[in-house]
Amino acid sequence: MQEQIQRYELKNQKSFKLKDIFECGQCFRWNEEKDGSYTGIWKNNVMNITQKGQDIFFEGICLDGDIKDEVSKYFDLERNYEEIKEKLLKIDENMQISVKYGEGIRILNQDLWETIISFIISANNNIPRIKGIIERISKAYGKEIKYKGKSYYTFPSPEELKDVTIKEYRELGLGFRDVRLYETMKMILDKKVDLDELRNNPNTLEVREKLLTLSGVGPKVADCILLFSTLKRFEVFPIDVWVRRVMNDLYIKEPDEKKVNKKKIEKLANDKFGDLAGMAQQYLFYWRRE
DNA sequence: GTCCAGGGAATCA
DNA sequence: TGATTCCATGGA
Repeated sequence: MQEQIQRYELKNQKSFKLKDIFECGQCFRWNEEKDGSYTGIWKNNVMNITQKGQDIFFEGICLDGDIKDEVSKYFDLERNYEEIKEKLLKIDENMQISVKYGEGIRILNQDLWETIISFIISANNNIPRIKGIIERISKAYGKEIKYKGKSYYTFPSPEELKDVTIKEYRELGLGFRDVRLYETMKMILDKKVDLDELRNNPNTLEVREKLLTLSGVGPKVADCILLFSTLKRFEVFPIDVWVRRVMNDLYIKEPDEKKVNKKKIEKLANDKFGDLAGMAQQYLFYWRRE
């Protein structure tokens, strides 16, 4: 593949910090370089990004189109995060602390299929290992893109995973998630769950119900897919061990956090954060986990 | 050796 | 519905 490097500069960009965006737990394919820049891949784009204050410099291979358009879509540049943060800050002191901590967070527009598979892999797993598994799957079944002499690999499409066996997944270190990946790939290829239909359905509850029929997709994974993919539903509130912990510490204060009822957390989140629950969740998660 | 990780599915009351 | 248990794997 012939290298065709594109460049793009974004000046005076507010609510944008590479570290906050890439390390708040929403994505798994970005890595920090020694110089503090980040390199990663999405769709058929490989990118290295450097930030100096509010100026951001993008450089890489964009096989999906013009770098400005691709960056604008992926980094959700059309959305006013200042306005979102203003609303959250008014809620309470906890929001002021956590929003301040993660002030540079933006929720990426990640490919729906990749997000589904990535968060199925995330079940009962840790972030370094999730990243490793996704890299190995991409290297084994994705397409190679070379950038500055190094090889990067796209996330494989459903078609590219069509003939991969459960055994091969197991050999890549997926553990018990191997069957779930295989079954979900089949359901999507067979259109038992039609991703285009999900993309066009504005009813969040209906989309959530459909996602829940996929193997390996439970309530938490479904909410992550709704929030972190191009579906972009900010009213959902993914509850994992960290979110349960932080919600209990801040609001519920049950001595044994394992006894905290999920429905109680959901209701509390909806009452407090409303249609910005997903954003609130992400600031809280990032703040509590670091 | 033990515990834990951005949980889900199967089982049982 | 709600609670328990098992599920691979690797790092602390």
